[in-house]
Amino acid sequence: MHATIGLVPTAKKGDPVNFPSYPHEVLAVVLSVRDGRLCVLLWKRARSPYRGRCALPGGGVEPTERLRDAITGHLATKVDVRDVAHLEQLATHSAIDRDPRARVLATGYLGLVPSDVQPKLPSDTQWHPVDELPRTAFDHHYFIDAAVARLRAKLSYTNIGFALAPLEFTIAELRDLFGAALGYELGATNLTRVLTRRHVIDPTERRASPGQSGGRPATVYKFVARELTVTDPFAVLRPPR
Amino acid sequence: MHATIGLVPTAKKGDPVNFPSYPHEVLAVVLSVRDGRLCVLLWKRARSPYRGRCALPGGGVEPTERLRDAITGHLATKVDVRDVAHLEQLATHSAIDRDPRARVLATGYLGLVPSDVQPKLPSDTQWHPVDELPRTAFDHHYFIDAAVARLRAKLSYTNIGFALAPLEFTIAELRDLFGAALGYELGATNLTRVLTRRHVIDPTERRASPGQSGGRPATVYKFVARELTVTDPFAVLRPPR
DNA sequence: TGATGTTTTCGCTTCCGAGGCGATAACTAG
DNA sequence: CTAGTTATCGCCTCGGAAGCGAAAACATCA
Repeated sequence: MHATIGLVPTAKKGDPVNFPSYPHEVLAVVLSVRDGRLCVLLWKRARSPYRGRCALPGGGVEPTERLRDAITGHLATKVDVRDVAHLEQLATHSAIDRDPRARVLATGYLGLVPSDVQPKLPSDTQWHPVDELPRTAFDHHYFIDAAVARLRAKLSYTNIGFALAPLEFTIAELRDLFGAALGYELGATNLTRVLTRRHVIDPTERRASPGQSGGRPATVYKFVARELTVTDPFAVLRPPR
Repeated sequence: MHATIGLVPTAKKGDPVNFPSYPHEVLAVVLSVRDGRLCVLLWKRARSPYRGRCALPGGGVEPTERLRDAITGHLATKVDVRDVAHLEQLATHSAIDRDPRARVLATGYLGLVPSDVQPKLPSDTQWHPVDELPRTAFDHHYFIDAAVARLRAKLSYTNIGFALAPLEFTIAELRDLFGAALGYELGATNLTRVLTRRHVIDPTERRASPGQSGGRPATVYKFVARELTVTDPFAVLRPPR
């Protein structure tokens, strides 16, 4: 069932070399807004178990790899790694029978792809809207739920939106993006003020060309930073200023 | 160095039974307020590597255990498990050389002990204030930093304080508790209103007996729930009501 | 019994960010 | 030049957080 290292005579009890070993896999919940909907990247299993069900991309961990390197490598077989603008660890699941073939520990990651990049996908891989998920294999839906919740929470107190948006965008585009990611519409006026006051986004000199029906051209904005930063040290019980 | 299962002829490539295996350990950052200071439970290593340095309690994972069960079991050798009022997973670290003896993956947990329970500690184990930490073994300080940050963040948007406080307490006691955990003083008046408006704490009928120098007897409060609940769905970009 | 000191608790106020609405700006198409 | 469309800004309200001082509720001591 599970692998165990043979006892080395010189090794002492409590030494990690005596700990039981387990196959470890990494899984990625890659999220992106496609056609105005928040989607997750899934591939269809061709073999048992869970044949025909959709699963998260991922795989094993090589001896020379850290978990983050491992998931980056596995993702490369599904999408161009440079398309992934943000990657963070979610949690590690360890249910005994989460994989019927063996006891496998699984560490999940959240990956985000900007809405303007169009990764070339293998034929077995597709974007699936998170509000119309097919039945998934194994315990993968837990990872997906956690990823969506994490993204939605962080949208309101970090600059994580940079990883969903193009390099440059208008407020209208950003509002649609946030609306899709959050799952509800939000007013345009407030979004600008909140994000600019916090120095999450900045206006540029450029103006967008008006749409087909005319109208005032919109200011083009950009995110100030493209690494994750926390903008607000939380709501209450703040330290004194 | 690391363990690998022998290839089973019938196993197919990509099957988890072919994934490399690694020893896996669980570690607990047990936090509690002792003498008005936020402390972490550490034990002093008697053997190399990192002999004499302080380390987090933890150990290997048995084949029949989930990670949570494993850390619960290991904690039992240090403190009474029933003293731990809250336990949640932090993150999994995977640096190749985080343990010089072998490649070990480590999953950290945050544990909280109420300030009024006095666990019997083994002779090698002690509470250490987090603002006066000794040098720790391995990468354990990363886990400690993450645990303290997690606790401090959740104090302001969840009811996680229930796991630090006695079953019943006065506002003054709670203020000292929160102050120690957060690392800065806070006014007494606001704490009450915020936590009662959110139905995190409730007043009881009982009154505390005044101290030696007299004074109005304080109302005794209690936490409404003793499981983790999120009280505020974050600061901004809230869904419409 | 009354005066004094101590601690808690409540009401009042200020402050600031979130959020909404309408007016105005800035363009296109005819 | 006019009508239509979209973006942006100013002004307002709302609600939670936080601070201060007065009042309440006890103790101790003369």
